[in-house]
Amino acid sequence: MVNRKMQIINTAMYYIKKYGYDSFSYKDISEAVGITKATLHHHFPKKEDLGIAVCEQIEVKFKNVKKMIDQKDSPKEKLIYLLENLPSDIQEGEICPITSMQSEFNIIPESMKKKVKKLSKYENDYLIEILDEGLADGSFQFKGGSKSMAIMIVASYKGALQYSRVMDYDIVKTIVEQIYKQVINENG
Amino acid sequence: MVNRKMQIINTAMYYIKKYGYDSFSYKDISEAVGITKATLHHHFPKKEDLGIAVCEQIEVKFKNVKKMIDQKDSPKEKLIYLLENLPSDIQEGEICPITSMQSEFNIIPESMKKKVKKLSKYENDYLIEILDEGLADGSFQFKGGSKSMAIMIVASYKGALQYSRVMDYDIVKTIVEQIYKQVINENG
DNA sequence: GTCTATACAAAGATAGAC
DNA sequence: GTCTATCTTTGTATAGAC
Repeated sequence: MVNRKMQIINTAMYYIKKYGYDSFSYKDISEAVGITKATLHHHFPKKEDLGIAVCEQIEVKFKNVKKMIDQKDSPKEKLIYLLENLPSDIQEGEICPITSMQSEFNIIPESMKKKVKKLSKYENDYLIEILDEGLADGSFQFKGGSKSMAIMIVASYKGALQYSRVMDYDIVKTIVEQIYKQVINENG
Repeated sequence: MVNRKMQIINTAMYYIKKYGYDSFSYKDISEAVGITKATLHHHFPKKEDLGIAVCEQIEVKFKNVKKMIDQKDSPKEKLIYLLENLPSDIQEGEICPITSMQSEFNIIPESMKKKVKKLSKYENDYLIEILDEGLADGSFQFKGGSKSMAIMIVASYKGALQYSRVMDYDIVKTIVEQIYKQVINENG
């Protein structure tokens, strides 16, 4: 038991990706971790506290991905790395945790709404940066502005993760390839 | 009280779009409709029955939209009509009911999963048809196949509805315009 | 079709001991 | 930090009367 708090957060993250914030219970988490509900309440008095901790963990992970990307040389490499690491640890049958909380936006507590808003803007703004960079050096080419294209990429990518749960073929792969086709300048 | 069953289904539809299947209760519905929980159980013995009825209602609505679209002459008109009526009655703060149930895919009953799968394929397949038609007559032009483009359009559109709950500007409008730019052949 | 009453389980949360 | 025990509220569901 190196870090129980982290263990709990990671378990909650898994449940949010797989079932959603409203659909997991302290019983679920406590059983998965191997402690009682009371102990769980000791670490995170209210479910809202655990929800916020998960949001903060997403932010940490995103910043780590960003750090890696900033080291890449070309916008093209950055875009590819982002699309392959946005899903960080999204497994079969799971969706992006941010998407999950967006879906539940009307039922999560106000404190979590703020976090979800912030995270949603983060990832979108960062993609705009990358797209602008690629337009500037000629490696990207697409119709519409970077702002529109960024939101289309993020929305379609997250949407694909959701669709992939119900469709039979690999939609995420299809979407990623389609994104590259829309954005990367083959003559650049 | 013309048709109580319909009234209940419509109320449940609203709750699914706004809060999700797992997050509304029979108490919510009964109070909104103005009957007791017991009466609600008389009409729909189990929550699952109500969920299935909502799915079937979505199918009816989709088929009505399809009927209208089939009367349109050009693929361009069809696409525009679809993108403006897919949201049928999705109000501020709501998301597509199919998207909502996709998000909750791991917690809805098996019978509902089947319906959600069917509905997801329906709308996607229909969009592929329209895109193919537009490619054939030259009014559409885009990179990648109709299958890839269709899933990108649907995923980005549904994703935009979700994002619009947390972003400050009108993302849906932005996405729709971006879709037209990606698909419609300006020289066609 | 609608009601009151009730059963039963699950959820979030707390008190207090070790 | 973890436990047992307990509380309160909510959610789904049923029985039986009108």
